Amino acid sequence: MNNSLKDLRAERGWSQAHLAELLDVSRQTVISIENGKYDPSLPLAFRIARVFGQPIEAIFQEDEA
Amino acid sequence: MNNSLKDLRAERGWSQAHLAELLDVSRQTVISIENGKYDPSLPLAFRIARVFGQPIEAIFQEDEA
DNA sequence: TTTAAAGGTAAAGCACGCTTTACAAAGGAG
DNA sequence: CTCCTTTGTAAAGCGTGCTTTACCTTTAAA
Repeated sequence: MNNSLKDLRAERGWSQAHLAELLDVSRQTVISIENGKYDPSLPLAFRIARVFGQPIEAIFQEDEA
Repeated sequence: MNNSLKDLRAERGWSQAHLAELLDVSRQTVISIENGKYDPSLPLAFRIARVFGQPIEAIFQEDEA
């Protein structure tokens, strides 16, 4: 799974720490998701979508075959 | 997280075993998600959405406050 | 030059997502 | 009644999602 978290966050001028607060997760979690270490849980994906005002499918993309 | 998996599956007349095959997961996984034992991973949520031809947000709903 | 903010890595620990195997109960078909 | 399908539970095992703490590097401001 790819995601555009880093871009969306940059567009808004938010730090990783600030985004982590908005999402109610640790800064480590934001770093790990942005850098593709793992995918968020579904509930967290919903919070991310809400924070950025976009559908989940607009932020996360399945790896192409 | 609530989901309408059971209804969507019933509408199509599929067994849990058949849906599990379509999603490439075990039958146990389908049962557990339908019965709310846990939420699917994000990649699996994408496959579920694709199988039913609906956006993730149409199938899964965050618990209301 | 010192300080602070921002991004990153590492490692240990816990809970959850998913697997496999096995067993059980209910309903319909023969 | 017997057989098969469907749904469900239980339990053990593995990898991942997320946490906390600690430390490092780069950049910019005082």
